[in-house]
Amino acid sequence: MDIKQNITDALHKILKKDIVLEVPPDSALGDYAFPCFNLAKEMRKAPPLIAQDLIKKLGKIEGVSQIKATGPYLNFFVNKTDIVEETINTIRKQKDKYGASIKKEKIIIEHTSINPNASPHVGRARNALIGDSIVRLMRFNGADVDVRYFVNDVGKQIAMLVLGSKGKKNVQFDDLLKIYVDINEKSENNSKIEKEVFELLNNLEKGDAATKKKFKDIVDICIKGQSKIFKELEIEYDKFDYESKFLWDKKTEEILSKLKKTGKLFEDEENRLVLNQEGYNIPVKNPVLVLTRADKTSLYPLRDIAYTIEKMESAKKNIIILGEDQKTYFQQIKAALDLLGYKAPVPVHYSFVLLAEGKMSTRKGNVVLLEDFMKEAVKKAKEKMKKKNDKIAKTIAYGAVKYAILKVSNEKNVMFDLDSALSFEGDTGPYLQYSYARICSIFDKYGKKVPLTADLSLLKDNSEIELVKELARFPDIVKQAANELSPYIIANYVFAVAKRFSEFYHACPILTEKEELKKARLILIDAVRQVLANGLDLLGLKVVEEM
RNA sequence: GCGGUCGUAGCUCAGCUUGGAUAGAGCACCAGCCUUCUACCUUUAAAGGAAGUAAGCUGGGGGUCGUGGGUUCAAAUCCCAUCGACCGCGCCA
Repeated sequence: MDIKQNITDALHKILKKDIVLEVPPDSALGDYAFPCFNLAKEMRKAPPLIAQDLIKKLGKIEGVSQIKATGPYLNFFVNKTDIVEETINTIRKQKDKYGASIKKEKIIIEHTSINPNASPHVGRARNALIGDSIVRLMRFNGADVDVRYFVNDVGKQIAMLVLGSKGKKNVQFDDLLKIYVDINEKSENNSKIEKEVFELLNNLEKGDAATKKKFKDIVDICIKGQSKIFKELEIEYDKFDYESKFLWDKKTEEILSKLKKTGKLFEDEENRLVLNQEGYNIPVKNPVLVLTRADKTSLYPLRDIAYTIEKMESAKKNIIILGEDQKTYFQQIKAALDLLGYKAPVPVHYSFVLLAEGKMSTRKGNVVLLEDFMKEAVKKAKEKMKKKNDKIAKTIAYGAVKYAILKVSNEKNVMFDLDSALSFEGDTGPYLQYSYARICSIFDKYGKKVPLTADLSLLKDNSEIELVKELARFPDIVKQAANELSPYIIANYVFAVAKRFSEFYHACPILTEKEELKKARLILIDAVRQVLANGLDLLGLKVVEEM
């Protein structure tokens, strides 16, 4: 039984038009509301009068206990027991699937794809976190997701690293950042280095075996190091795609000849192949995309187009997580793909993470490394925990970092403040994990399994009803988050659940209650535990039973 | 210069797509609370006591929703202008 649907149907029968129900700002006003403003014009009547008329016309609606006209609103009060039973039973039945709206489809999601030149900094981590959460969301909904990381292994940065680590033995992942910063500094007032870099790139593009190996060695160290960090955060990839594959690939030639046929590809005065993108409304000074160098070797956009086509051909649905700095660039790629008869992936753009000290830049070395930050977080978590346990401390610390970044909507800058991210109070990861642990603790004390049945009609305290209503929203929240590819919607919701739970926890004792009520409440908090677990998992936060 | 995103309480953020009932959270600040179901003590282990702890709760103060126009019965929400922040705009990736 779907009470909301019952109300909608009943109104539709009378009004013969699409009904949109709202939720009143205060539950004392009712559970669902129907505003009568829009009817005023055609019925030539004041909205409050319409509301009162409607009451008379509406008969009994299943699951609705009362209908009230409050000014221009028609407010519906639902039968609390119905909603409680319906919600809790659904959760108990669906368990870790509760909230999912099954949509079987194949999706390729590309995320992270940062330069493989050093340890990732906190800012770049946002890409991986958002990407991973979307992966989880889609998999939760039954999709067959293929996670890709596009490794830019043929770039200038790698050449710089190769040059910088010349003569150094046994280069480790942790050394790379320093090497990179050093060589950048040196190259700034030394044109010789610049030359050497291009020589290296040249040799690579010619396919020189020794150069290829040098590049590969460095990139391997990088990818290994980065994967290790991300794996620590439970972020994993199904496949690493290397840009170098497209360096000598015939596909790029095919693309060029296809583009030539459209008449939009031309050779500019310096012999580069350039794509005319007029008519695509791309906000650049000159609507062109340069695809090759003068010697016709490919530039990144061309290789990216080849890669994207490969992805589009192997899955109908493609998603890519890109920084806001790539917005215009992505439009250009999209336009080029359109010309070739392909659709582009759905982009998820996010804004940067800002530190109080200013913007982070790997090149300059003024970064907060993700791994350093993770260590710091673990240290702080341990200090605050009652039970000292390394594994739990890590779970809490990583959760705190993830949540602090994920709770902000994609297009907004994250103002990253170390202390408030690691604070364990209020709207934070630890608060959510604590709510879960608290429930576990109650069951621990209870000492028995979750009761199988109970009289759920005993749950009628206001805090209980509000809590249940919150739980009931989860499926809609998941749908919305999946539609908008926005993990922050989940984050905000899980916090709301934890908050409602805390309110309930203070208003309603559990273990000291009489048997029947105790059982009902145990079943309720077990459902809460399930929803918290489902929601937290979508964010990539692990739950703990004690902390 | 052109284009995009953002601008909501001292700070960090929801709400804006689909305009409506007093603009919501968190942090910080002030005042309380007690249910300890992850902190203390006692004992017949379920209650009592006590302390003042708290990843907790309640209440409070605090807002020209950047600014100025417009549309509308109604604007944080839509439109225009303007200011500010960030990002982008041919041979980097």
